[in-house]
Amino acid sequence: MSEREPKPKRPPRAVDVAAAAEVSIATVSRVFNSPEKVAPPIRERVLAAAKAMGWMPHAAGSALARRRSSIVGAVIPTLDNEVFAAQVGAMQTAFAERGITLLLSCFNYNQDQARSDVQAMLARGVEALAIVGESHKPDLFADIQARHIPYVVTYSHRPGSPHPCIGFDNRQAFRKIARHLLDDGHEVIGVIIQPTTGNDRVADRLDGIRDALAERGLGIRPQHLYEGEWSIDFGRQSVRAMLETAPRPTALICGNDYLAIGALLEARAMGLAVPRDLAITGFDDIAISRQMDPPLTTMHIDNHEIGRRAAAYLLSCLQGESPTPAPPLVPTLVLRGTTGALAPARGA
Amino acid sequence: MSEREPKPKRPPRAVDVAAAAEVSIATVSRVFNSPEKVAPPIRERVLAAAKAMGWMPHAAGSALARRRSSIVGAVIPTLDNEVFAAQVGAMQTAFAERGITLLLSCFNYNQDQARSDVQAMLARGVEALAIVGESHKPDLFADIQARHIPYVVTYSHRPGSPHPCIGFDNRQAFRKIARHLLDDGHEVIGVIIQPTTGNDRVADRLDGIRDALAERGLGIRPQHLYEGEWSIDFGRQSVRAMLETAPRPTALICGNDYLAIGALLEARAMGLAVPRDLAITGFDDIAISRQMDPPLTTMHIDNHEIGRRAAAYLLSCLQGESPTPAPPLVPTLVLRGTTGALAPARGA
DNA sequence: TTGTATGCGTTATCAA
DNA sequence: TTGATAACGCATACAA
Repeated sequence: MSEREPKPKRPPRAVDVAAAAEVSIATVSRVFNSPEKVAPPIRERVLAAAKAMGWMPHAAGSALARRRSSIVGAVIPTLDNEVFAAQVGAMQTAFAERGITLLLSCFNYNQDQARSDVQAMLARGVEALAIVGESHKPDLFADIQARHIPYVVTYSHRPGSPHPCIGFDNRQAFRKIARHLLDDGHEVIGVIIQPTTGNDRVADRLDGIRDALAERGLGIRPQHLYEGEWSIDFGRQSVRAMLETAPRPTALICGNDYLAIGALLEARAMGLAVPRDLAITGFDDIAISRQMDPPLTTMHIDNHEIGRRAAAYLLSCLQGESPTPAPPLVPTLVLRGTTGALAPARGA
Repeated sequence: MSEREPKPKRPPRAVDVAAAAEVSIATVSRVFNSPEKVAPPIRERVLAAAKAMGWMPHAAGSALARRRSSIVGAVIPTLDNEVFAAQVGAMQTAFAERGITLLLSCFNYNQDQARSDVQAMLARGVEALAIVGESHKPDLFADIQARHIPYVVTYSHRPGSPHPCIGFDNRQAFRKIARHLLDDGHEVIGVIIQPTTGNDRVADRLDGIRDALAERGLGIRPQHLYEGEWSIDFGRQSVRAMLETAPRPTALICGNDYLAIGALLEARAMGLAVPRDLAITGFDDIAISRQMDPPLTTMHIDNHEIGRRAAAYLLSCLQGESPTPAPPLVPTLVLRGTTGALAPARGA
């Protein structure tokens, strides 16, 4: 068979470009990695040859020789929650600006899945890892640390955490929400929240609520605590069931905006006036929340900022620096229409 | 210096595992790639050694030798739209089941960005590519085809497209919406839609509306066409401005649900009864749409299904098959509360 | 069934 | 400033 087919099926390699430009393969490599080290005329020749044959450095070979993959991984629960989608989007953008590509994995709130996702990413040679939350199997973090690659936990920032975190203090945030409601005069407060098992962020939120209530000698009555999937529907069901209990709560703290929106919609459908008959709070401030009627009182989290900060932190680590992870973000309470001072007790 | 440090900083390689298990490196490789070809006792020994030192095949080396990266790329406009987030999430899951990892890139509706995203992915050696829409720079597809890797265009399915598509016919879908409104008795129909320039999907949608109107000898009046970013706010502004024109539209077709939700909220805020004073339609059927008051009439697209199908198609190609891309999906018109037959003309 | 040896495409070291 | 060449970590044809 002929040595040189006119149409080589296989993609061109650096040697081909080198031959075409009549230079050595080393020069080709230099043109793409440290162009200042090669004389301009030669540089142009190589560039032209490369463009003509559509060549670009092959990542696998490059990664092998350079011992750097230029890939980082993001491990999140799901893209179906706007909150994580925003984080990932921001990270991707920030990394892309630095020539780093993002590997994505969704573990669907399954700890085993998260573990194997991380392993798969490590095998792919990710240079850094961002992972949502810190309630994972201990092996997961051990695996990461064994590889000596930088990582960050996002969307959470527990005081005293052994991990670098880019997030906020979930417990404190919910303490603040609960205190606000208490200051508004509420004493019977219901809670609709995501499953706490295996989810540190959510467990912290519930603890924060309990903290604030305890400060006033109050607690969450069992019949006022609903725990389940974060969905509008679960918010609806829960509020309907809860309002049949006695005493009826006058305020409702929801674990996120989806739950709160469900609660709000159902409460209104039941003919209740919000916030007069029932005050409602959410968490995250997703896009639709301010559009509700009345607009949802919630806590605003800047998830794009979390993504950007996580990327900046990891990027800094990759440059050999040892950045101290920034202090926690402080979510801001956005008081809108679903809360307000409780009217003085009627009757009595 | 000593040959065997107790704490080797650098991660273990196949040779290390081979030494520990007292086999050759080839056997180690076989255990992980074609386990049936190695005797069970030896297999166990190798597995144990690998687990003990936390070894797993290094992707770059593997990719180089195997000439396969086991990476595919997804190129989408943005994760901030639930529609694309769902597609990516579903693809990621489907690929993960087959040991393939997903590289993600968001081009933010910028054609140049899309082009360079694709190039970056090709350089990374992606084995396949999924990309949203087909109105990209021609070079983009040329680059992909030059690499001879399989690809699909998602979220769009133009008849006669030169590309394999997993999506639906945008033009036909909007024709159907418009016809429905016409059948309901509307004759003055407004449109709020995303920017059409550089976006085939949106341009098709507008054409579909025009088709249906033309069939009845009607058209879109210039003062009834608002084109801008897909946001709730743009929906609000547009409807407010449009309702000051004469004749006032009795129905509004929106390019997606975000725009429609904005229109609905603003119309109600202005004291209009929906659908009596103004009928409104959306597109995509995002999660919140059915929760609106009244619930939004829209077209349902199963974006998880699009993601799954795209993954299945690419997976099939990677196995050497030549699947015919499935026929277009057919979006279903979901009639909810924001449309209804127009009351017979008052007065006259 | 297992081992040996070569190739994969690039980068980096060193010498010219 | 440029070129020759040895890694980089793994998979696979081929030999045993």
